[in-house]
Parts: sequence; structure tokens; C-alpha cells
Amino acid sequence: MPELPEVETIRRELEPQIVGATIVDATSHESAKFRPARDAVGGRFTASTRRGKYLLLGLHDDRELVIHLGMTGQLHVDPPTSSSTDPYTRASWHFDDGRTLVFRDVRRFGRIRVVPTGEHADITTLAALGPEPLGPDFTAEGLWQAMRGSKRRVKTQLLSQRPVAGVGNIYADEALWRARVYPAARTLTRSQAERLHRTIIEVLQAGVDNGGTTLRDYRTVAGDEGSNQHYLDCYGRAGEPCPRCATALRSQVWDARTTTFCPRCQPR
DNA sequence: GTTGCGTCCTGGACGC
DNA sequence: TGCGTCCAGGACGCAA
Repeated sequence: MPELPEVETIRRELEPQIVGATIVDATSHESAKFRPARDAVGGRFTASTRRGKYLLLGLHDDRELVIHLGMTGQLHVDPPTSSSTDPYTRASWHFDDGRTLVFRDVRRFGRIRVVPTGEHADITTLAALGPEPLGPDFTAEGLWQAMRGSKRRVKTQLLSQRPVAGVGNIYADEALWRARVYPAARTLTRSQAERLHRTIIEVLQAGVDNGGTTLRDYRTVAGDEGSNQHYLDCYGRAGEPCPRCATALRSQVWDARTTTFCPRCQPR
């Protein structure tokens, strides 16, 4: 399930493969979520950026191909000789040099848009994203202020992408565990926010450094698995001893999202 | 405006 | 072995 580190890993691998390529044709699944892929025909890739979990592929005509990978989205570039007939291909962009950029998404939770560069008002979540966690705009004070303004559970707020961009279930559980914050807390002290600010950066940077977390579907552009799954302390380890205090980690569903936490290190 | 829940979507795990 | 049920979760829509 691609979160910020996975999307950033894909972006870094993809950019040198697509910049300069012109899209001469495109196909897509009939769903409205994927049909806009065809709007990119005629564009030439100039650069790539990322906002949270959104991949922004710049085109020469002041437009952007915006891709959200959802839970199971994958991107790879097929060579001219490929005759792939993958039933889970949801969109493909054919280049002037014969290669094809393929968007594969088994569960069809991904989405694709083509918009004028920087005009994201129609993509509500993208437009409302909080600061980039690995950039200078993400501060402990800003996180605390953002969290103070809501009565929702701390983890639910993180998943909303508003206090900070790019955090999903895996990295939220890891950051909260490291910060010793109870995931269902509805208020944060300033010192808790400072710890959480630090641990969000730590876990996301580690994820990027390790090429992302592969639990099932995530693959890099080259088709490789990430390695961050080998360094997770908390997520998906319910029943196992907490690496810090040896208390059995617990799993609980809040707001329809499964959360793993340590009942001793992360008290109410 | 905020909050919480249902829905989308399908492969895999599990129980019978 | 085969079938049915449940679970995973990011984003969005809707009702309260």
C-alpha cells in the first residue's frame, strides 16, 4: 500500500525513464477513475514531483499527469518488444520510442487525472494536503496546532493527510509507537506533538532509505521489493512482544482502521 | 464545518 | 477440494 516512501521511491526510479518521452497514445480502464489517463496524449514528460502520496508527472504543455496509486497501484515501463496482456493494467501510455508506461492496480483504488500545472482545486485531498513531512514546512509547532484544532483520534487525523502529508496506516502506527502516543487519544500535549513530529520524520525517512515497505503488492518500477518491512517495530505485529518493553502488542479497530500499538508504552 | 461510517474493490486467508 | 465469509485500507460521499 504505497505511502510517501513508496511513492517517492517510484518517482525517483521513474523520472529518468520517462523524461523526454512523448505520449503518442493511451488506453485505460472504463472507470471514471482511470479514463482521464487518455487526456495526456500529446504531452511530453518534463519532470516529476510528489505531494504526499500523489505522483505529479509534468508535461511540456503546462499540464500534469496526477497519479494516486491507491492500495495496490504499480508503475513500470515496458520495452517496445513487450506484448503483455496483464488483466490488471488500468492505464497505459505509449511513447514515441515504442516503450509503454503501465499502471497496474489490482483493487482499482488508484486514480488518475490530467490538470493544468499546479491547479489542484478539483482534487480535493491533494488541494488540502498538509505540509511535506520531509521538508522545512513541517514543524512540531505546526503539527501541534493542527492537532489541537480537531477532536478526532490522533491516528485518524494523521490518516486524513491534513496535519501532515503522506502518512498511511503503516507509518502512522510506527510513528505513534516510537513517540509513545496512544493512537486513539483525542488531544496531544506539546511534548507529545514534538515527539510525534520527530518520529514521523524518522519513520518516513527510513522508509525512503529502505526503498519502501513491501508487505504484499508494493513493487518498485524495476519490480523489486522494498526492504523497510524488515525494520518495522509495531505495524502488523499484534501478539508479538513490544521491542521496547516486551508487552504483547495489541491490535484494535478505530474508525474502521486496524491499529497495532503497545498498551504499556502507549497508555491512554 | 466536523465527525463517523459505509462504499468501492479483489486476492488471500481461514473455517467448514 | 470447494465454497462462503471475512479482512486489508485510501479516498470519497453522505448523514447526523
